[in-house]
Amino acid sequence: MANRRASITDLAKELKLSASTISRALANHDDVSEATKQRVRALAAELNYQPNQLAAALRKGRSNTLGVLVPHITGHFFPLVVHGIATEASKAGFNVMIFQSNEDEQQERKNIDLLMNAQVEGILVSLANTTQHFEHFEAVQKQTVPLVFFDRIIEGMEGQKVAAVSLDDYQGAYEVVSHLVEQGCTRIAHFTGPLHLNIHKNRHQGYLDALQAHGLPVEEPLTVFCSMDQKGGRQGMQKLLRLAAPPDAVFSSNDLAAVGALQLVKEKGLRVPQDIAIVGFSNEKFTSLTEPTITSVDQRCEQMGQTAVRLLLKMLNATSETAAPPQNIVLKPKLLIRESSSRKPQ
Amino acid sequence: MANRRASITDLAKELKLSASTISRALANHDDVSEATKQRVRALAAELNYQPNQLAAALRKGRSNTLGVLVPHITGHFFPLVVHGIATEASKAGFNVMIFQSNEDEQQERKNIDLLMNAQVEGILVSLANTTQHFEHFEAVQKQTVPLVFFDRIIEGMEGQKVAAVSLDDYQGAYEVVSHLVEQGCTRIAHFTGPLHLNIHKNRHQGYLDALQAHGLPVEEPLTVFCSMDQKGGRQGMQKLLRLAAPPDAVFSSNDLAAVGALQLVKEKGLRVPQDIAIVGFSNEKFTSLTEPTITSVDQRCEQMGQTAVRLLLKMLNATSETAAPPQNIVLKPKLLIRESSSRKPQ
DNA sequence: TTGAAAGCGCTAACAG
DNA sequence: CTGTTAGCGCTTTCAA
Repeated sequence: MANRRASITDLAKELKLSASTISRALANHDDVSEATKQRVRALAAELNYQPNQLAAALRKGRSNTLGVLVPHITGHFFPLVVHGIATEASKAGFNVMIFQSNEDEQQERKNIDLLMNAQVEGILVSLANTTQHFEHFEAVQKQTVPLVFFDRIIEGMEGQKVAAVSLDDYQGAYEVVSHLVEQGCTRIAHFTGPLHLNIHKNRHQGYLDALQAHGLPVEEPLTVFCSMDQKGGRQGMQKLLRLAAPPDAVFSSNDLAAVGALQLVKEKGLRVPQDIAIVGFSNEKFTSLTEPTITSVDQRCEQMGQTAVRLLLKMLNATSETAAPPQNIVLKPKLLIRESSSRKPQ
Repeated sequence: MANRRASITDLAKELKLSASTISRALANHDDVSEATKQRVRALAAELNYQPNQLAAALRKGRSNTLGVLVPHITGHFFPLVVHGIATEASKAGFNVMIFQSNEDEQQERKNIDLLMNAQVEGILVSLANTTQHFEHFEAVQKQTVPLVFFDRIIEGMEGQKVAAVSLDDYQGAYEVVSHLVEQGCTRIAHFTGPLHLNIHKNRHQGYLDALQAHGLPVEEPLTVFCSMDQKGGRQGMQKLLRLAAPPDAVFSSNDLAAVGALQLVKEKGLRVPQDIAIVGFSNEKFTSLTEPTITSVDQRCEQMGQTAVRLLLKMLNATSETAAPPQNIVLKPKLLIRESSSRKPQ
């Protein structure tokens, strides 16, 4: 037999009190006698009373829920960020509702609508890589629902500033190149994906600037556009080895292409890092399991999620007076030096 | 200036219609004239009307939301399952709310309460590994909220059957051993974690039964209890190599320990798979990036999520008459044969 | 085809 | 300290 869930009204009838008193007792208001509170709590426990958050949210105009919209929950990066988000939101007493855009702008729009319908109090978004229009986000802001972008962010949303948390890809790339120079490398190549994606663009720029800063010439053939997976890495490496003057180091914009390059180099009978040093980006699990282990850059995934939530909560608590202009937080990456780039003894 | 969100009442006033008509028009009821519908839709679009799902849910008693409770959203397995869940739920028009128990029974209880408060229509759970008591789940069932366990399931909840989706670990292990026998291995060792966890227990049993089925003796020292990470795998391997009669194959209950074993074997100058074949479990990304690549068992992560949601929806649609006894779905694992166990040419 | 009225469960004035 | 009243926004009888 289906136990209908006990409501405040049920408790009220049972105890011959009013609904408001029950509500106050459960909320532990000062103006309810301790005796009454006891009775209410006892009965609530006995009937296994569960407050209906929907009703409370409707009444209070606060859903206690945050929305998350990511391209997908697969791979290395997003699960970790989502983990960071969920953990931090929980700490603050918020529920988390999750949607995936599947890298599709249409789904992104639809999911934003769903989140708004669900009356979430704030939204954390990482853009689909196909997104070109941003009206759906402007609509969110018009409704004064705080919005924080992370990782894949809008550079300038119709001139308006938006809150965002991202990684300093430029800095990460710069450090990689500096490290390689320190290890004695002088001809450093770079694997990159399409430069219209900000991650690749910024890493590429960091690469170029670091070369110049260290007085190394920038040679166009050393920047290789390849598909950023294992196979692409192999192909990129093949191209580099065929050059008249092959490089003595490769900095790949991700780890998968780095591992592809590593494999090819080894097959050709060359040594890593002595003949060619290799560095990846993202610090995926497997970088410490290959032979040699691969130097990479940690993206602070969980910290990014945590930071994004904190920023959102800050915006949520700000009144229109205390409201500061939208913050753009840039996290520092961490270079993890492993065997694939360690030419000199520590 | 904060645009208050447009409500049905607002539309009603504007169009000099009643709220009920607006509601019906937006729901595309037959008994509203096409002309009226047009007018309503036009204004709704103009004012960027967003239905308040909270209010609708409260009124209808249906939140359109599913709850997910996992130990955590990290590692290889759970993110993929969650991805499967989120994708399938979206297809069916459900929102997904996610919580993590962090492997802690207390948090699990608390999160179940939160999900119930949020009035989710069904819950998908994978148990925390510390969970010993199940009253919190019985409470859910009493409230007739459908509950589906996945991966980490309750074997028998106070005698009651519960709906569950899991992987046939026994079968996976059995296939691994059969494959190793086929490759000519005769002394097959096994790395396992604590046997009170069903994944390890079932894999271990599959290992034992397969040995017997192939007429191989079961030797106790060949079952090694070790911490199921890289370091544990190395230690386990060390122990095995010290045996008077070391094994010619190791089946590890996970991939990380397998990679540890692999590394140690290579360091000792032994060849994989010729001297010692190695097989893992889970089909983590890195198993195809090591040298040699590691044979492993795919756990059908996304399919598990998808299946769990479908089962839940089926339960949700069942009336008390059509209700069947709780289903226990067991997915078939898939053995992926790679270099670390391929002694014979294909 | 439309409207009036009631209520989902909760909370927050306001009153006593 | 407790009760009365009203209403969050929506849907659904019932009546016109």
